Amino acid sequence: MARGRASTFDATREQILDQAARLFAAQGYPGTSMNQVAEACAVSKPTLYHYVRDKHELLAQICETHVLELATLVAEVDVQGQAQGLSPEQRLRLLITRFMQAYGRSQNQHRVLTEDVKFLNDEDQARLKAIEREVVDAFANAIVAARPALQAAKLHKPVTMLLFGMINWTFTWLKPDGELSYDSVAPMVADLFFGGLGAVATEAASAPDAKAHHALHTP
Amino acid sequence: MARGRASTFDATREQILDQAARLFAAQGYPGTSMNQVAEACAVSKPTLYHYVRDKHELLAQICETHVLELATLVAEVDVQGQAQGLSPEQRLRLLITRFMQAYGRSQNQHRVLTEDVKFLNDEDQARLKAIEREVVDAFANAIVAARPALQAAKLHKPVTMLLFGMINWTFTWLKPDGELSYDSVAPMVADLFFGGLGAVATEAASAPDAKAHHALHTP
DNA sequence: CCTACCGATCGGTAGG
DNA sequence: CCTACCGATCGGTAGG
Repeated sequence: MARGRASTFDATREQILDQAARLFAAQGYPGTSMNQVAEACAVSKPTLYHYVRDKHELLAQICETHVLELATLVAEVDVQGQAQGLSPEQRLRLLITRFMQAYGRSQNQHRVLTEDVKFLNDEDQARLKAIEREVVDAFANAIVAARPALQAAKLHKPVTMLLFGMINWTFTWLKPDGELSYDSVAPMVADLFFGGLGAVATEAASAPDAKAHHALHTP
Repeated sequence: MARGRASTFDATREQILDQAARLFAAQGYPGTSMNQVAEACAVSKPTLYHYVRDKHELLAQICETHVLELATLVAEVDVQGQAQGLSPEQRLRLLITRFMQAYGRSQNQHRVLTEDVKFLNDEDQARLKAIEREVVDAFANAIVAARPALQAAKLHKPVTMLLFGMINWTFTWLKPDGELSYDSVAPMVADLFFGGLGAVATEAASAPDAKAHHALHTP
């Protein structure tokens, strides 16, 4: 009996988090009222507060769950890459595909993570940023493994962020019910990126101090 | 005298719009109060309302000014491209450079345009979206001019959005006072993009129906 | 005495 | 240009 209730509690809580993510993604965190969240879940506000401590917990839980899912993805690809003996390029392609699929599944959560994380308190923000940094580092390492010359030219970090730009920005133009799917865009991103790395690396090789040269604002 | 007041009025109004853009970018539109805007401008709230009709007008003005600046940029590059006889690739490179420079100058405004445009009313939103679409189309046309094969493969639109992903996402990791400048990243974006287009176009040529194949979610 | 909720309202603050 | 407010709604919680 107690277990039955507990499982109902957890399932209800997950539905609430999902509705909150949808509303936060559409209206922003400060633009969404707890009344709206309660209404979307078809419960009264006191009932809503039975499942979550306060509004901040909603945001923290949504962001944490999503960022942990991304970190898990990275770990899984690591394991799979070792087990199947994938090449660095194959590993990065798998990473890109898995991330795009995750974004497709969790579009709302992803938008909340990118746009509303600033409304968390400093402690939660620091904790999640640390996990995000691990994820970004994993991509950067995969890129360096595939194209070691980039690290030598100190181009691996900006190039990593350009890759994240391509895949993260998709939430503004790829719609779950649209003509193009996340699965179809993933290989385009990978092809564009790997094709482009050659050009960037070539430029870096011919002008190894390109970054230092460009780093200062033109006077 | 009246003219003297008018010019002061306009200058004060611009400072207010700039402060508002800074606050909206940092806290979001619903998360920013008119009291905060007034305080940041060192004026009372009634004084603030002497320069702007309401909160909504602040947002609309910030977004419209910025998107019109981007549209102007496109027009200027068109003129310059014709006058100097630039190749399609040179024109697109110039477009990328000019946009990155504009983002560097107007980071707050750009963040507001991308994250808070949803809080405008339907009419303003439709008007600005139409201008945005013109800008995106100009990029798409420049890309097609440089690589006609992409249009045949119906890849020019997603590829255009991937390019926008790279340059738009920079506002999350490029800081005006950071180690890397917008000017130094612009050629990296262009090199990565043009290098990658070859790979995407090659894939498209070897499998012309790749998009149709990928367009449906895997069953 | 517990849980799971309801209708009503709390103290503060929003935009204006 | 300020103090002083309004109708409403905010996030959160009272009693039953």
